[in-house]
Parts: sequence; C-alpha cells; structure tokens
Amino acid sequence: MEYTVPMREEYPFYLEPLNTEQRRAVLHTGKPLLILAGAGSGKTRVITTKIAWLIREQGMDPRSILAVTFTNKAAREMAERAILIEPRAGEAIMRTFHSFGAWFLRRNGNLAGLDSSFVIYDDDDVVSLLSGIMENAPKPEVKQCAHNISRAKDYFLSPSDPLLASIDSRKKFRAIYASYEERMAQIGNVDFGDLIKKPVEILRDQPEVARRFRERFKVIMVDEYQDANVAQFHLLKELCGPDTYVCVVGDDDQSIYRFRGAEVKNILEFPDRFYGADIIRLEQNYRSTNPILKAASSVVDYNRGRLGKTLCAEKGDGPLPVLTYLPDQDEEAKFCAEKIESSVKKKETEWQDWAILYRTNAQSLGFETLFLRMGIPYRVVGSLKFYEREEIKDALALLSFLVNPRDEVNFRRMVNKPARGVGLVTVDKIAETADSYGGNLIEAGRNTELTQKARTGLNAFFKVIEDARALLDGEKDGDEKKSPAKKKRKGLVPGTGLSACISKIVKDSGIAEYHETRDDVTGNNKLNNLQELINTASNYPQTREGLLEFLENIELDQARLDNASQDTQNSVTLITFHNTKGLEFKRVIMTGLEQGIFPREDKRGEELEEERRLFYVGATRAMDELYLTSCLMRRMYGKTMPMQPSLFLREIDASCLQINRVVRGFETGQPMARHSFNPYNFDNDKEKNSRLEKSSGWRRGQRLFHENYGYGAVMEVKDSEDGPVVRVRFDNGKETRFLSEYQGGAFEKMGDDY
DNA sequence: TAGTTTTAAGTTTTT
DNA sequence: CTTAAAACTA
Repeated sequence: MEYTVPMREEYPFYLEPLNTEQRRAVLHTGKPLLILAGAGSGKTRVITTKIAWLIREQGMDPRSILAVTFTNKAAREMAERAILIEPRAGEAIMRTFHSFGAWFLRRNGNLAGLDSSFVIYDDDDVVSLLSGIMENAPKPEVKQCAHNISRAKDYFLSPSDPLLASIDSRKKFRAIYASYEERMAQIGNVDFGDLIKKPVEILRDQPEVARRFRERFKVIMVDEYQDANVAQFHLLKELCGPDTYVCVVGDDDQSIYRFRGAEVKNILEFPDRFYGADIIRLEQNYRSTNPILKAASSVVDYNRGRLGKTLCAEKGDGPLPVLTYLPDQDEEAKFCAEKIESSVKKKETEWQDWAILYRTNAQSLGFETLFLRMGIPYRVVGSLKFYEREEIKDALALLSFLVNPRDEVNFRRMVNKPARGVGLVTVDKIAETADSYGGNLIEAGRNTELTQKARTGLNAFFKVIEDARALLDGEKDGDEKKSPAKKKRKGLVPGTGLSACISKIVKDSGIAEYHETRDDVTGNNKLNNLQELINTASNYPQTREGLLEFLENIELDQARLDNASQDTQNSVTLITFHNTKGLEFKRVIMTGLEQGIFPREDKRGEELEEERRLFYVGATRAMDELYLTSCLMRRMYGKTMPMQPSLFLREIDASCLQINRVVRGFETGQPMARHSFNPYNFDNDKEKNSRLEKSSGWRRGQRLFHENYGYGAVMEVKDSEDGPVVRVRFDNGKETRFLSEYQGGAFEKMGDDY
C-alpha cells in the first residue's frame, strides 16, 4: 500500500490527533504494557492506532496480532476503525475471549476429546442437562448449581479442585459438577466456561500446540481488561511466550461484571503478573463536560481499593446534571418523554442523541408503552433476547441436534414437539440404549424396541433430520417440489444458502405449523420471528460448516439478531446500565435512582462498590447533558411501594448537581437546596390519607422502634375490616404490618430526622 | 398423555 | 402485573 499523504513533523499523520500520553501508548514496545484508560479517554483510538502502527511502521504481519475484547460489538468496531487507518488490519484476529475460545477449540478441541462439530450450550441448556443429573431437585436449586458450575469455570476450578468449596460449600456440589462434566463430555458439546477453560488445559497439556500459538501471535492486546476473569487471565498467560508483546487496556472504576467472575485483581496485579510492565495513564477525557465528570467521579470516590485517577475534561464547563424527584414511574416515563420530545421539536437534538438508562430490563416496559403511544421512536438494547424465544430455541435445537446426534438435551426438547406420540418413557428408553451406541441417539432410536405409535413418530422425526442433513451434505433432492399442496398456508419463504435448509427443517418438522396455530390464539408473531431467523442465515453457505458457524455466531452474539429485528436508525435508546459500556450519547437520563432499585437493597461492601462503579459507567456515557430521576413511589409485583432516594444521590458532590421536584407532572421550577427536599413529605396526598393517619395515629414516613426488630419507618397506612393497618419496613429490610388499634403499643414513635 | 386451568412465585446485571 | 410451574381434566 502506497501512502501519498505527506508526513508532517516526525510522526506518521495518523498519530497527529493523539495527545502525548496516547502517542506514548501507541509507540510503546518491548515490555508488557498496562494502559489505565479513564472513561472517554480515547482508548479504542489508541488500540486501533497501535494495531495500524505495528503493521505500517514495525512491519508486523497482521495475522500475528491478536486483539481480544468482551463484546462482539466492540470487536467489530475495533476492526472497522483499525481498517480505516490500515486496510491490512482486517487480517488481524479481533475477537471476543469466547469467540477466540470457540475458534481455538474447533481446531484443537480433538486434543481434549472434543469433536469439531460441537455446539455451545447456553444457560438454559445447561439447566436442562443438570436437571437430568439432579433428579427431582427443585428448579431453583438446579439453577443455583448451574450458576455455581459456571462460576467455578470462571475461576478455572475443576471438580477435583480443593478450592471448589469457596464457590459452593455443599459436599455434594463436587459430585454434581463431576457428573455434569462427564455428561457434557458424552454429549460432546461445551458451555460458555469451557470456551475459556478447555483451551487453557490444552495449551498446558500440549506444549506443541502452545509453541505454535506463541509463535504465531507476536502481539496480544486485551480491551476492557478489568472485566477479565481468572480463567481468561490464565488463557492470556498461556498464549504469551517470552517474546510476546502484551498490552492490556482497562479502567478499574468500570469493572462491573464481578457477579460473572470478573476479577479487578487482574488489573490491579498486572504489573506483578507480567514482570517489568510499564503503566501509562490516559486521564484526558474527551467525551463529557466537567460537571458530568465531577458528579460521576464524586460517587466512585467513595469506593476503597481503587487505583485512583484524576480525569480532566477537555470540553470544559457545561450545564449541571439535573436531578428530578417524581411521584411515580408513570410520571417518570412522562417526564422523560416530554423532555426528549420538546428538545427534539426545538431542533435542539435528534432522537438518537438520547438514552434512557435503567438498572433492570423490566423497567423498560413503562417507557416502551408510553413512547409507543406518543409516537416517539425508540430501540431497546438487549432485553428480551431474540434467541431466548421459544420458537427460536426450538429451531436452533433442531439444528443443533442435526449437527450432533449425541445432543440429548436438544433431542429431548424437540423429539415430541409437535406431539408425535413419543413420550417421556420412550425417550428415557432411547437415552439408556444410547450408551451402547457411543451416545448416538439416532442409532439408539433405530435399535430400540418401541410401541407402534412411538416407532411411527420417532421415524417421522428422524426423517426430518435426515432430509435436512442430505441437503447440507450436498445431495440436491427435489423434495421441495414434492409436497407443494401441503404448504398452502401463508408459509415461510425459503431464501438462499443456509436459509433454505433451515426453512425446510422448520417446516417439515411441523415447528412452523405448531407456532403458527399458536399465533392465531395468542396473537404473537412467532412465525415472523422464525422467518427472521431464516433470513439471517442466508449469508452462510449451505454446508455443515456453515451451519456450525451460524449456530456459534448466534450463541456468542445475540445482539446481532436483536438489532436486525429493530429499526435502529434515528431513535431514543432504552438500555440497562450494564449494556451502556463503551457507548456514548449527547444526553443521558439515568432513571430509577432509588434505594432497592439502584443500588439493589441487598448490596453491601464489595458489591455496593460494584453498583457505584455501574453508576459511574452510566453517568460518564453523557457527553453534554445528564439527567437523573428518582421516584417517591414505585409499582412492583403489582403493588405500589414507597421508595427512598438512592444512596448515590447523596454522594454526588453538591456543587455539581441541580435538584428539582416534580409533583403530579408539573415542575415547581424552583431549584431546591440540597437537603430541603423530604421525599416523605406527603402534604399533597389525598384527604383520605390524612384522615387515616389521624385515626390510626400513624403517618407515612414516621420513624419508629420495636423491641425485637429495631428501627424502621412507616411505609403505608391502610384501611381494613379490623381498622387501620400500618405497614412498616425496618432498617434491616424486613417488613411487617400491624393493626394500630390493637398492636400499636409495641411500636415506639421516634422523632423524624430525614 | 396432551392440553388446559389454576396457583405460586418473582426481577439484577451477560459472554 | 407477568410468567413459570404444578395440578387437573378430557
């Protein structure tokens, strides 16, 4: 590639826009490097520039560069941006940890007894498999176990590891984990944890393989290193030879996946684990205004055990973040909608400049219904996962079984759906026989004595699988035309490539029809979803490898399908705090800032610190303006509960926050002094309440003390057949009710100091 | 056994 | 209030 752009000064032109520290990071070589990159400090620019620089200036073969991220979106973005500077960067391996693991195992899995046509089990599949092992155990326990196994793998713990007790102290856990591993090996599939753990094991046991990989990858870069778990750390270690150049980028303040095994220690201890490492700090923030940055930092400052940094806002001053107290979540949604709409109408912003952040996916519902009614375009990022829907899982289960006839979980799911007269008894019988056929359920099914009904149904099922297989293996049969009369219903459009195969199996298996008739009843559009799935497959070749790739991409990258089904153009973004990492918006509204919601009630110590970091991540997404909302009441599980403002609101530096109060949808317009607002001042409540409060002698917000339970506050006073009932929540989180007339004596009123 | 009705339970966050 | 699991009926 010839470059005609003249080089100015001493650096290549593409280094021009970088600041001193960024440039140092790009030009650094020779030792391990830890880049501590604060929010909005341009770390993606540094990584992509570094990749390009290595290729262009250092003569590095792009194929010897490995760049690892945590989300597929980040990987794609990295590739796109690197290619803009240097087209050959497209040949570098840029993947998520998990997709790298899958890539590795497809090639080297046989060394660990893994067939290359393995399928990746998601959490639901894992639970199905486990419930077969833990017979008649209650579902929640099975789920807990699945979770713990997953955690164990994150920490690189095998069933025999003495440290396993630190994950799950129950004696039987070790045995459950062991037989889970055994069953999984029989089936020949892997779970998410295996995608990291197994490659490490192979690299350790097979020096030859390790040597090959160390020879190939001269440079390894890891993005979002603060989210790496222990197993991922080991993988990185194993891939690094003495001459490998390692560069990790991260921000300890943005570590928000501890619950999933992420270890902040990885980043804190990097200099110890990679001897002689250099550290470069990127503290210049290019995204947000000063007040936004200061508000965010002042909260995360309450955390202990952080590396600490001082972010400096390049943008300088701007409007203060605005906190608004609202009566309830309906008003909250309305407040957001009106704020956004008026700004867009004034041509001040566009829809896409706005993001609404919430802690749990369930909170999106209120915004969605209102936005739909008001005609505000929106997109929901990553909530109801497309691939988790029943009809999609059904289709994928069939396809998975098609590639791996040992897949008992998916066999059980689909063999009798729709009903073919193959019941539980039959399936158990086949599963038992399967042991003598190397786990192959098709062989086993053929050779098992069955009732006539079961035999007919089973053969029909196998016929579907086989026809689809024939299609994959290249036998072009004319089956498509054989039964045109049968598919006269509006039906599915086959499409090209792999789509044809999927379309065929979805139709022939009766899954399409099954969900179509159910659509008629429920009014869902499951058939459309299936069509969507079929469409996305059209870019894959109609081969066994194509199918494997398709399944893998879906398992590891659900977001792609999600986005395909939504209009992502110019619309407001509804998103969880977790999902915002790596994104930025001109204007951000952080909603539901109430104790119990954010932070969640049960969070303390290290977990509370993680919630704080999550707050920090959310706030630093905002470029120009930041809004915060907190509700006095919230409907949960169909009941309305009084809420308290989030702890984090108190932690925000007073000098960078403006507080407003909104009552019944109308702004008072008066900025309030920091502590003058008492969310438990219900002087606007209806007469009914004051009457109740008078007759009961209790009012909402009243502090009280009980001998046995300690301190608490009145949440609600209600009428009942036996007179006024007072509902109390104690400071330890427990709740109780009492009848003011009879039981009131046990509760001592305290002075109210809010 | 299949499909329906009733009852209970429950909301983090995700590769 | 919504969804999943258990219980029940045909």
